[in-house]
Amino acid sequence: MRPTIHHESLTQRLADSGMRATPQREVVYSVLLTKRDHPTADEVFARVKGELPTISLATVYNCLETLVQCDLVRAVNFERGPTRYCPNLAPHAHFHDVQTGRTHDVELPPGLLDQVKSVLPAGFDANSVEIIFRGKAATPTS
Amino acid sequence: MRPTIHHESLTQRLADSGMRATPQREVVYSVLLTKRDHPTADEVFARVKGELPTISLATVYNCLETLVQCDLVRAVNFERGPTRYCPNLAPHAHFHDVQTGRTHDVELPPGLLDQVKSVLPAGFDANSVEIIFRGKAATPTS
DNA sequence: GAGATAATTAGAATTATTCCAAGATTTTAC
DNA sequence: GTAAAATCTTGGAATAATTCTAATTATCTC
Ligand SMILES: [Mn+2]
Ligand SMILES: [Mn+2]
Ligand SMILES: [Zn+2]
Ligand SMILES: [Zn+2]
Repeated sequence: MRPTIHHESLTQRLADSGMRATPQREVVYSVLLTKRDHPTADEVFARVKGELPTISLATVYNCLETLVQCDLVRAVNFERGPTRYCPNLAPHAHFHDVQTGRTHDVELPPGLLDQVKSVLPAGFDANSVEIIFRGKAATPTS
Repeated sequence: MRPTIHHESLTQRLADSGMRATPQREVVYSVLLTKRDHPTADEVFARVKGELPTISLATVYNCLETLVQCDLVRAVNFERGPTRYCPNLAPHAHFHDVQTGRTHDVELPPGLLDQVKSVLPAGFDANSVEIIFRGKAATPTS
């Protein structure tokens, strides 16, 4: 089942930015919410085609861009790899597993980002802080 | 004057990795040390041509890659922009000024990176932490 | 100095993304 | 309700940064 819960908030956010809710935007967003593994645009494209077989890759890029601008999704970059997309709106860092290529969310204790920001010298006004870890993650005992 | 001081350490580092010191590698490195504004490969190319007019862009990419592998230079990425190169070996963060496009080094108090690493859950073993600020930097009173 | 090894080079290829212009859909105005 | 306006989607072309390839040049070993 598609999470209809989010339909309302998506429509609202889009409207706030003067944009329309479309089936393409809804399915792209729903795909991100359903499997939160930080997919690339290509991966989103493949997943969305399950529901909308005629969608184009250009539209997937457009939808992702729109969702990012509405602050419903974060774009995440590792080196020069393809951009990945994350619907987790809580402040968090990313752990890039160099063995598997997988990306993990790392919850941050409240205040940590401010603490990090506090190392900035006078005159530097940051409106975002990004923290990226790179290393090996133990395979969860399954 | 080219900083000859570093010639020795460059040659040594290259030798440690089984590579040779070449005029191209030396000038690329010297260009990075001389103006530490986090130039892109294209910008390095333009600067190096002053001393080695016949160098190719491919060689600049090769040299930069080599310097990064020898741990003499860090590659820095902001979103999907072109990779920038930084010869500052001290642990530091980067501040990306969205107005000017300029990149500033932010020195980090000792222990901060470890403190940030300590938020990682068990099983996550990070061998690098990257911190990127984005915002506006006050123009230094000149 | 000959042969082996490593590095540089020009240009082609690659990859992710953006641009474009045309057509489809939705909204607004009457 | 329809026509015009605005917004979206689409396929394909274009772009930008980087990597690859194969040939040449330079360096090192003997
Ligand atoms: Mn990316
Ligand atoms: Mn980059
Ligand atoms: Zn995330
Ligand atoms: Zn730096």
